[in-house]
This record gives sequence, C-alpha cells and structure tokens, in this order.
Amino acid sequence: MPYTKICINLNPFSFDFNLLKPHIALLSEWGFYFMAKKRVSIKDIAKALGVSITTVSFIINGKAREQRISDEVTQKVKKYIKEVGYKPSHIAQSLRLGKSKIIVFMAEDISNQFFASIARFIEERAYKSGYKIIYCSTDNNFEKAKELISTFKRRNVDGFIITPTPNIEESIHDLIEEEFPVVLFDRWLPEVNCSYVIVENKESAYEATQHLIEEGCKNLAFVTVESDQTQMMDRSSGFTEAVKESDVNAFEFRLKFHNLSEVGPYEELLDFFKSKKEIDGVFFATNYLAFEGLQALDTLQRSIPHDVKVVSFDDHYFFNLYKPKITAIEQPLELLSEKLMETMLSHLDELNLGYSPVRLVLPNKLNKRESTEN
Amino acid sequence: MPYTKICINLNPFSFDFNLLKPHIALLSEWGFYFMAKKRVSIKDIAKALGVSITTVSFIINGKAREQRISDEVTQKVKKYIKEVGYKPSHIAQSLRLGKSKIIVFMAEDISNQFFASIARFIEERAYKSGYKIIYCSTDNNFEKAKELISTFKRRNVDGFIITPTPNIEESIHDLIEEEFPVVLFDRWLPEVNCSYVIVENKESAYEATQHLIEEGCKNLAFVTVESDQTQMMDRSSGFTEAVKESDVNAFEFRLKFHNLSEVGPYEELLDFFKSKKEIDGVFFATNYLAFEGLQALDTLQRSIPHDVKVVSFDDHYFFNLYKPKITAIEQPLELLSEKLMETMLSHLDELNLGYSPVRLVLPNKLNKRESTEN
DNA sequence: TTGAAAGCGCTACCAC
DNA sequence: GTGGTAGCGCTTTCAA
Repeated sequence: MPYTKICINLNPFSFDFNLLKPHIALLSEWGFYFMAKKRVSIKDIAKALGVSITTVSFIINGKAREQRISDEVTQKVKKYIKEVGYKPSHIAQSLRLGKSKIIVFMAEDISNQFFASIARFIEERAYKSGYKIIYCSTDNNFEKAKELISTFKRRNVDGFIITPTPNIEESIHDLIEEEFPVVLFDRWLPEVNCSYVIVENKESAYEATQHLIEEGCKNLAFVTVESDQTQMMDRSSGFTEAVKESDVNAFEFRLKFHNLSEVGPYEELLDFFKSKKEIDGVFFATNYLAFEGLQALDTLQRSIPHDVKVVSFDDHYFFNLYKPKITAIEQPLELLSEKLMETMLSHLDELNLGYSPVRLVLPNKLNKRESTEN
Repeated sequence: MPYTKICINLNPFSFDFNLLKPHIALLSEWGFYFMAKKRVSIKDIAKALGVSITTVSFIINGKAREQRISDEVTQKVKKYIKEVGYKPSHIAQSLRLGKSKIIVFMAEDISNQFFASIARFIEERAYKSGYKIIYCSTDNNFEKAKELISTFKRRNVDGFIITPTPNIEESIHDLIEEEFPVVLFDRWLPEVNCSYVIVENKESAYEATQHLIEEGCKNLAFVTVESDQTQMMDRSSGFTEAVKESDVNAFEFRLKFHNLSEVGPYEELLDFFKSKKEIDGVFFATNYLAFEGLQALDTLQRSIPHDVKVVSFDDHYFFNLYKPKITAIEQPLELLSEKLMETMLSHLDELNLGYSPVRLVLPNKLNKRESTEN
C-alpha cells in the first residue's frame, strides 16, 4: 500500500461558532434546543402548550380543519413547532404506519456510470414524492442480492427497484407474494410476473449491425460477455438476425464475465483481434467492452474507421471525445429513470388493489459518428 | 421528448412459480409464511412456543448464556426462528434504541465518477460493519443540503459523511452540537471543528506544475472553477507557488461554476485558448475541466504534447485511453473511502466520549503519461 | 431461569 | 373541538 495517513488529531479547535449567530442567541427556545441532547417530541409539545397529544398530531398532519380544531389552538401549536424546530420522527411513523417512505435501488454496480446516472435521476424524482432512496450494489451476485433483500425487508422499505442477478427469480417472486412493489430494470425475468422497464435491446442491436453492413463491412464481430441475461441475449439475437439477412461473415466473441472492478478483458480481446485479421466491423455489446476493445485495436494499429468500423451499445460521454468519435447506441437514461419511478409510485399507490405488472420497453437512439464513416 | 412508452400492461402472466419449489411445499410453516400478509413478530414466536417475549429477545440477541436461559428453550426458539424465517424489525429496534444503523453519504453528485467510486467502497465497508448507506446529491447547493440534513435527522441516521457545500458551516456545526458523528471529505471547513479526510491538494498541484516546468513549459495556464472551497484554493495555491519559484509566465483561468449536468464549459475554454496562443502547458484543476479542455485544444489543432503539454487533477480511466495518454494526479480512492469509514466508525463507537475530530490528509500520486513527454 | 411491563414517538379510533 | 389511549415491535429493568 503506497499510501499512509500522515496526520491525525490535530490540535483542538478553538473557534467559537456561536459568535457567528448572535441573532440566535436572542431566542431562548433555540438556545435551549441546541443545548438539549434529547430531541423534542410530540409529547413535549403537548405538555408545554397544555394541549393533548392528539391535538398536536392532528395539526401536524394537516387534519386540523377536518377535526375542527380551533384556529387559535392550531396557530399556537404551529408557532411553537416552528420555534423549537420540531420534526416528527420518521422512525416512529414507520413503526406506527408500517411504511418507511424508503425505496431501495439495487444496482449491479453503483460506481458504473450507467447505474450511477440512473441512480441520480431516480433519487431526484423520489425526493420530489417524499421518498428517499437507499442503494446498494449486487455485483450481479445472487447470494449478495438475496442477503440485501432480506435486510431491507427488515427496514420496512416500501419498494424495490432491482437489476436482477442470475438465479434471483425465487426471491423476486417471494417479494411480490409478500406484496412488496418491485420494478426490475436493465433486464427482466421471463419466469417471474413482475413489472420492468427496459430498452429495445434487440431492435437497437439489429439497427447497429445493419448500419455496419450498410457502411460496407463484410466480416463482422459481435463482442459480448458470457451471460444468459435477457439484455445480452436480446442484443445478440439482434446482431444475429441482421447478419442472417445479408451476405456477410460474422463472429461472436463471448468473454467470460469479468467483475467490473477487476482488470479488464483487454488481453483476451487483443488475442481475438490478432487471430481474426479479416474483421472489418465490430459491435461491442457494452461500452465497457468497447473501451477495452478500442485499446486492443489501437495496440494492433488497426485504424478506425478505415481498417475496421466500430459501434457500441451504451453511449458514453467519452465516445464523443475519443478520436475518432465512436458510434453508439444511447439508452434514454432520464426517461428510463422517470418511468421506473412512475411505475414504482403507481404500485405504491395501488398497494391494496393487488399487483398488476407494468412492462415498458423504451426505444434507444443510434448516434452515428466517425467510427462508422467511410 | 423523442421517446415514448410503447408497451404497457401486457397480458397477465400465468406461470406458477410454486412449481419450481416443491421442496418448500413440504414445509407447512413456510407455506404459512408465504401466505401470511403480516410478518411474524417476536410476540408471535413467544405465543407459538409458550415462552415469554423477553426470553425470545434474549436468545435473539445472543444473551441466552448471560441470562442463563436453558439450552432446551434456546434450541427450541432458535429452531423455530429459523423455520419461520424470522428477522427482527430494524424499525422497531431503531425506535427503541435510538439508533438506525444507517449512515448517510451526501455527495456533491452521485453520478460523478469520483463520488460514485467512493460511494461504492464506502458501501462495501459499511455493510461489513452492519451499517447501511443512504445517499444523496447536494448539487453543491446549500439549501438542498440543509433540507436533506433535516430529513435525515428525522430518520435517526447514525452519522453523516458529507462533501460540504458553500455556506453549510452552521448546519454542520449544529449537527456536531447535537452529537451526530460527522466526517467531511473532498474539502473541509476551516471554521468548523469537524473531522475530515482529504487529499494533499496543494502539494500535488505543486508537483504537477513543477513537472510541467521541468518538461520545458514557459507559459502555463491553470484552468479552474470559480470557487472558494478549500480543495480548489489549495490546488490554486500549489500552482501559484510552483510558478513563483521559477521563471515562467502563468495565467489562471477561472470558469464560473457549471452544474455538472449542464452543458460543459467547452466554449469558454475555446475562447481562452484562442486568445492565449503562447500557452504551452495547461494544468486542469479537475478531470471534468480537462475533458472539455482537451476537446477545445483538439478543435484548435494544438498538438499534445508537442504544442502544449497537459496535466489534470483527478485521474480517470479515460486519461489512459486518450491519445495521447494524459498525465494526471490520482487520488487514493480506496484508501480515502476506507479512512472515511474508519473515522466514522470510530466516532460511532465513541459517541458518549465526546467528539474529538480526526483530520486526515492523504497523499496522491502523479501518473506521468504521454501528454507531458517531450 | 423466566416473565411482566415500561416505554421509544407516533397515529387514529373512540369517547366526551 | 378536544383528549385518552391502544398499539406498532422491540429491549431491558426488575421482580419472581
């Protein structure tokens, strides 16, 4: 380990922050609040104001009118609440109501740009609706996912947004059976009757392959990972279909699944391209593979797009920066996230009406760039 | 909006998942569990087994020995718990114990690679210690951060890991006053006595600038954003110091802060480089600026490293992929995350011992690549 | 060795 | 109009 901590526990700090807020010193309640270790509860409020807990609770929850509580009391309570900065405890509310206003977002790997971006949109949307997001990474590992689902159940999370791992069918099925709202994304599970939001993998793969063919490629390679998950299968069959319809040679190169944090499959790709010198068009099934593949092609001094044309699934900021700019299929991240949350929220609303799955398939966009030009 | 949903609510699904698990059908308790809408509670267990709630609780919490509960009862209870798959409710535990085992990770933008990577490491480390992570993005916006802090307090989160926004001093100070463990990262607040884990911004900026000078640059530019946050100030002063010590010209170009999701500052950089044709060495204060700047330099056909040498803060996967490979300062992400959690966990442990801030400053690594070669 | 019961903070039913 | 109170699921003290 090349790094070491170099500095701990510096001298105690002597700046008195209170100097900065003299206006607060004027408010005795605030002063008290800052000193108190204990947070003020609804009971404290009731006692301080000489009203009942019930009354306070109704006012807090906007039911003052409905319960015909006098304006006088309502105002008094509201004013006091503001003064002491009281906020109801979500924990207690959760326990009481059986809901936590928390949605869990289980991504394959939250540090991956694709998932991180979706996480960001989801989060935004969730906050607007009063929900919080808890996230985690499954590493596409079934055991880990199962474990995570179990602990989240204990937290009364209200819903699950999941990129399903292999073999997770039973866990998902159980969740639905137990009436948890579940929405899958990125891929889905043919064997489970569950909502999902995915993209047109097959159609876009078909379109991208066609594009390569139209640009004159005669020897195509489809580079993918060893996986029987729907999104990969669909991309593969889109490629295959386009190839079948025309008069070109095709190779499918499947790398065994690499954990994203491990060293990339650069070497394998290098060998592959070295052994197939005739290849003049490559379709990468994910941007991750493309990045590694581009390096390999660069090492082999295959010029893009002259010697070989390149297209990749999952557009990325960097494809636009690369020289040449790389043609890629862009997933509608924002729309996808929005639909995910929309679906989740509708399930949350209709909890007692039973579970009627929503299945959405969104179209992508092929961004044609220099890497497939003639 | 170019995208529309194309397919909703497909036909109901008819696959009977139970066919897949005949082994479960044999266990009547499981069957019951799956049917039940209500989760089994400690009370149910006590009733079913004819023992008291207390006894069950002690056994669950590994205090059977301590409380001298008979082996017979202990085994019986444990067996039953396993059978019904009982897991204590975290919500109820939180309410009772005043702790939630949740740490909140407030990043500037969780979809940014830097924060997403740290999030990933943090998460891993947290799970190992029985903590969950809740995350959010502040957008470097004080109002949003304040709002978030307030809602997280209501959730009894146990600790806060925060990239401080401008003007957040008072909120952080209040958190500490209220005895919440807080650890800052990426930058710190000189006015608040708070733990933090940051990197050697000034030292590394100095080193990078020196490197440019050593490679023969005579007209340096430091490209940064308008910000008075510590990490940016430090990077700037590292640059300035190195420049002062030698006989070179220097320009500092400050862009006004762009929200990361907005359109980049490409245009501004283009104008800058156009107006300063003499520049032969550029130091970008963040990788985000570098990406935009590289495009601008490319547009202007300034050849790297021949016409202009380039170095950037925050190493990135793509710097290694770019042609030429870009020299960059690498932050020790994994170590940083580890130290963050270590600090947080130690605060969590020593909650009642008062708050003694830990300040860590970690060294970076300058990865010299083609963009600064001669 | 085991159990009764208080209480964490809140909601909402029911009574006055 | 307002208040009393049960109970969400759990931990832990005290009593037996």
